[in-house]
Amino acid sequence: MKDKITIYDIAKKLNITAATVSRALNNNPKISESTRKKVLAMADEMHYEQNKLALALKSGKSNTVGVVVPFIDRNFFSSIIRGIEEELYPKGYHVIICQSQEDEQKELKNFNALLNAQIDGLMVSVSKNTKNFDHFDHVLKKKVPVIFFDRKVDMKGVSTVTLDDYKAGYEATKHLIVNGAKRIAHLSGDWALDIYQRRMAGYKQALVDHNIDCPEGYVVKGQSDIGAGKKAVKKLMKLDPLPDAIFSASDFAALGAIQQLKEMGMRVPEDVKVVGFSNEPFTKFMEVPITTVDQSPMEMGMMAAKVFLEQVKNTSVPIEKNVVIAPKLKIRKSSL
Amino acid sequence: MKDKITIYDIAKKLNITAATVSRALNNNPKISESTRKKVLAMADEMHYEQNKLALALKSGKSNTVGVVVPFIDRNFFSSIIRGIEEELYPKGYHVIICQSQEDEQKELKNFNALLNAQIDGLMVSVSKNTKNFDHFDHVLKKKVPVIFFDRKVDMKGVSTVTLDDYKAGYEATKHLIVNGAKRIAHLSGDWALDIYQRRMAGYKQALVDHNIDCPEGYVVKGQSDIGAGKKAVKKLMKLDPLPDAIFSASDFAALGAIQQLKEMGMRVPEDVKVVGFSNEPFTKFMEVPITTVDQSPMEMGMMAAKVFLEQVKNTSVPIEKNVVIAPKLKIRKSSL
DNA sequence: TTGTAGGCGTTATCAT
DNA sequence: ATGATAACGCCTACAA
Repeated sequence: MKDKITIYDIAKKLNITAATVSRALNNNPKISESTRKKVLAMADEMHYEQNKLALALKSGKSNTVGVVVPFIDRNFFSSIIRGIEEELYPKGYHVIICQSQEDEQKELKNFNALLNAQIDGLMVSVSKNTKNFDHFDHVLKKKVPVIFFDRKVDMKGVSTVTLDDYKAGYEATKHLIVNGAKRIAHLSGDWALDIYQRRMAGYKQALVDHNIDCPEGYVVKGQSDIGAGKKAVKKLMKLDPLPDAIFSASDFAALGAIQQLKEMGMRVPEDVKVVGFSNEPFTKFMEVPITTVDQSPMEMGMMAAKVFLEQVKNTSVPIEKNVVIAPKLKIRKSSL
Repeated sequence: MKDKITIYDIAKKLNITAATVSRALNNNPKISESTRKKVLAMADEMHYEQNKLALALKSGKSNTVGVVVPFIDRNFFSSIIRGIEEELYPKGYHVIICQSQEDEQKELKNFNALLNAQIDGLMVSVSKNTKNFDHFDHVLKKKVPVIFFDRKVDMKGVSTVTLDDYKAGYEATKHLIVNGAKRIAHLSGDWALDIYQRRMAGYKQALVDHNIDCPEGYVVKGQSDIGAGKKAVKKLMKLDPLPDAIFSASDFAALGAIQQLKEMGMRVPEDVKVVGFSNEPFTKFMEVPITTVDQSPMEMGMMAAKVFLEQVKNTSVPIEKNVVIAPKLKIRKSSL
């Protein structure tokens, strides 16, 4: 038994030509019902399966999209990928996953490899260490649609699906104010990423709008991990006046902050209220569940996929669409 | 500016033939150094990039592997995928991700779509609802190497990378015994998956080896989620004698169990010790961190990738390799 | 060392 | 309605 059956094999058996077989298989109207049936039956019998590679070469469409994320095993990104996959799979697209590992060079190599693989579209959440953006232009020059999700780069002709981080920062901060916080500190992330800048901007505006000031030292910049959260709290707890609330731009930093507060004998939320960011699975499971901002990552992925599908449908007019997803504040005990 | 440069374009510019260009680009020895240099320079100038699709069609190798998991956004699976990707990417392979969503039909469709895409290998963690395994034979008949990770199906000619679940169950239970537990209950998972059967077998053997008996009702079968853990504890706490320890085959069920115990006024670990399974990120972050079994998912993914690479290297002799990864007990407060 | 020609599996454009 | 042929981009005998 041959393991690769082609339309030629079918044609030979039926004493017809490959072109006819192709037509029968593709429901081309210009073919008689009888031969169509014969072809279909024979294809079935011989277990014929179409070689998409040949189709792709012929048509110039690979039905494959590339997705580049910093790391695939971060809940936020894997949820986005799930959304992309579930939206695109029914349309016949495959998803190739690459990791930039927050490295500009790896991101660049990923792009080139994906271009060589003839992807029909590229979805990216930009590495935070990427300073040079030539590789993005490069992709666009090849007429491959690019869609940014979450982390974007400002460029023409590129669609984006992002969270309204400003609003998220504003709402989180406002929530703390409404619940009685008077002195709200902020743990920010890497300013190379505009998401952190916007979260902070929202935070600051909420303070202004409610006539609360932001003393020197109340904004602490750091990594988005537990250690950074601990370190930040150590700094904050030397200030005068002491903060009575913390809005952290990351759940992990929020967790570190809570651990450090506990270690220093402060209670959450009684002494210090805390709000995190991302709705990481663990936030829900703590004894004091952490209030956090849900980014609807799966929906973000689905939106990115939908924007891509529109893009390839309207190939005539290269549209640029910017979808902004509303943050959802998950109110839990840590801020009440 | 043309967006698709082929070796013909380069050849035309240089007044040579495409074959020569191809040779120059592929470091074929049968070519003069001078033309090689000219070709390389021109390829660079014209921003030539190889079309891997054409190469794949010609060579019959797509340099792509398919990975099918139940859900990509589960930490265990996304970590495995990370391992696979990081091992395979440097070797020039791409990874196409598909989700079976624990559905046999979706799994089958995934397989067919991947075969059509001409993958060079298939890595699968079988859906738990898959009863019919014809689609696996189908892949093998096409001479596409199949590698199972974590969840496997018994069949000839297929390599596997799995955890030693028996040992994991044994070690977890023994750990509880050594720490003073006398009456150890077990929360098992879906017995359609042999991993749960083996974890239970390890549990039972550990009890036997230490002369501890397992009263009626001490093994509770359920889903691997929080709700199932709660339900199980409600049942267990009606038994006489009451268990003083629980080994759960899932972290989520362990969490549910702990929540329910707390609700019923029992303390963990003072009244009931608990061990979970999977080393989910949240287990480490609880106020009472949960002892659990680490499955080294990233290493599992890397091993699967390595086995695949060996497989394609030794295409002459179809080898069947079974790698078993040792579980790592992460001892934390919940069991001490 | 280089050119010629054929083929990988499809589909599309001509004819017939 | 069907057949013949070319083309997608690349590689590789074989010939020169």
